[in-house]
Amino acid sequence: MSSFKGQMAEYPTISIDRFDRENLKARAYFLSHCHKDHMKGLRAPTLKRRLECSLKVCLYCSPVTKELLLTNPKYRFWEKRIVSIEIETPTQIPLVDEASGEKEEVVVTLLPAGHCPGSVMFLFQGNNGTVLYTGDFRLAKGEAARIELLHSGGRVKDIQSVYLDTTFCDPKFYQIPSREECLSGIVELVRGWITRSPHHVVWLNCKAAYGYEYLFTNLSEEFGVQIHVNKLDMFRNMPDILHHLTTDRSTQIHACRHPKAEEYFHWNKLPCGIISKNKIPLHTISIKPSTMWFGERTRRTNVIVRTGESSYRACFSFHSSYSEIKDFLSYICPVNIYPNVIPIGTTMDKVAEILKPLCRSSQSTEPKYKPLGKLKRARKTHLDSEEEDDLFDDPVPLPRRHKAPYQLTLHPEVFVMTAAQPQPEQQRQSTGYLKAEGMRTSPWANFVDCEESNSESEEELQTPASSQEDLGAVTHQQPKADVEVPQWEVFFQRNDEITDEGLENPSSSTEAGGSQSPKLFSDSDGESTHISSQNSSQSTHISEQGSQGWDSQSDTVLLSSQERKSGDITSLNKGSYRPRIKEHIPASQMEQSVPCPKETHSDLKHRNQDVKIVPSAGEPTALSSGIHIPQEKSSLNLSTTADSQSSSDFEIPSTPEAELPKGEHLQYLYEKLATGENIVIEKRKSSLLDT
DNA sequence: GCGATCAGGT
DNA sequence: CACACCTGATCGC
Repeated sequence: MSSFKGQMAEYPTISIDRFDRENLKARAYFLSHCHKDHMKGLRAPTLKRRLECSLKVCLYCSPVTKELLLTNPKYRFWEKRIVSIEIETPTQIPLVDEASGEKEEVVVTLLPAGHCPGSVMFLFQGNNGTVLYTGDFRLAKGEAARIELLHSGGRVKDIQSVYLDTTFCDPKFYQIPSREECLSGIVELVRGWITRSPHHVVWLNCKAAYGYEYLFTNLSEEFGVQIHVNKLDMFRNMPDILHHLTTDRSTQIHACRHPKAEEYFHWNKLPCGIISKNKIPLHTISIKPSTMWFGERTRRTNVIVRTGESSYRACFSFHSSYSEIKDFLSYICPVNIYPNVIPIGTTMDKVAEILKPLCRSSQSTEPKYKPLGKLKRARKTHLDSEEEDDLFDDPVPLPRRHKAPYQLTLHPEVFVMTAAQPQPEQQRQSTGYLKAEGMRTSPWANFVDCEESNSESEEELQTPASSQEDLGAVTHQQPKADVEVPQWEVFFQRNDEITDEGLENPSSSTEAGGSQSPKLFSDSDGESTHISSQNSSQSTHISEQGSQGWDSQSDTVLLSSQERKSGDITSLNKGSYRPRIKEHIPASQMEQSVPCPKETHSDLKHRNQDVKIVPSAGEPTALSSGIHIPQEKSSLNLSTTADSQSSSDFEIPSTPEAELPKGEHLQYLYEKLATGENIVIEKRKSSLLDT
């Protein structure tokens, strides 16, 4: 849940995702996505009144968010004041004080956030520096490197502050299986059930919120069956989603809801009320997407857990895991990080401790926003170049880690990823956040090495860090003993232990009752079991997990999609995705892009990138004319100060000679990249520099 | 009657 | 187990 108050230190005249209190005075509003906890005050009478008195104040969001928002009658009054901004299109926004006439401008760029349909991060560039508000996001490792507009001149932009989704910024969520893994686990579970007979149906026990659409679309695509939902009119203009949904209850996959759904389910009734088809009773299983639940597990990660005779939990996350957050931050390397979410049970200080090591160290360019001022880097030797090395060591931060993500661009599968349609960018949005990361290694396999390196550093921590963050901003200051200490052994087990398939004892744990659940097989140590669903061609791996208070009588089973055939990835990418990256960054450029942006030249100069200009506020008419970005043609070049490297920033032709790693080398890279380890560096140097 | 807040639920 | 809601009770306007 967002705890963000709405304003950023650098640009206090704009409000994001909060519309109450201080935010009532904002010169412009931004909405990152359509979840209620980011819409506080958005329909309050006070704001409505202000809107009526103002000629210029507008709400900016993605086209999909606009669509979803306006589908709700409660927000209709915004209609003439919502300006949708195309994804990845730098757009100039006028910030006018209507009383004084004072005017400022800021350029905003919407970057896909991968959280739910329409969700975006906002990158702001203006006189007070470049800042990134992530909203809620889920980006896989390495994805930041593929976001063109986070770059400039072949390297990551100089970002002053990041306002970060810290929902799972906790080592207990160190690793969350990728979207693809979670999805394929669900796909196989569903397949094993609905192929039994037309009367076998699945109920996806989803919460009332946007974000499950990619699950629906992929299941629908996979089985050629539409998903039953209560409502779908909000998707009327998003065919890529709409076509996979139905309000016809006679389908085998349901995601409908009802206040008494759980009770219904107990009586074998679906939330939509049906219990049979053609007089024949239905056999139903429920699958409940969960994240926190898995975060609480004490054993290694798994994708599907059986919690009852006919009930399953499926790992599913809208938010980046701890390691994904770390990867993201270490790539963009901001000076300041402000957490947007302080989960209960934790405190600002705790989150701050975790984030601190991920801030850029160094001389700040904006002391004003750096509560801690300059920091000395007293480097502990024991921290040496393990995990966080480059984050601490270099006086001039030179996060060589950054190379790792770039390296990803050499990964063959990256090319496969995301291709969205240019057109209905609603779809692009809605499905575009599903991207294949391309890592084939099983999550745990990647960490074997690490077990050693981290073994000792279990709990220590808490260097008496000066806790003084003004706004909760965290600035890098001292080599924080990483609070991050993941408990490796808890999350990962040795490869062999897990992948081995041969030793299951077919102890049929068949369940009684009319519902035939997949058969279970426990393996010897009782720690790990295998499940094989009748029709599933693919052997799915499972492991047992302590039943922590779940249906005691039921088997607790975990499935983890062990192998994802490349086909899986492909299927994920059905739909229309837009290539996230058109060309690769030549090795030569990678070289220079590697170093953490020094505060040399600011990004204030927007190079030659096109910047759209939003008609200076005050033309609501134009805005409401149906053209979202009326100023369309007027794409101007802000960069009067454009420097040389400009326009071609992202049009660098691919480097054919940038050879793709193969064989063992590739395997090596997979493992290292997947862990975010820096080992890659050396490799990279040798392999890339010599090109 | 509405909104804000809180408790309780999934 | 606060992921993102929903319902219902209470209180103030």
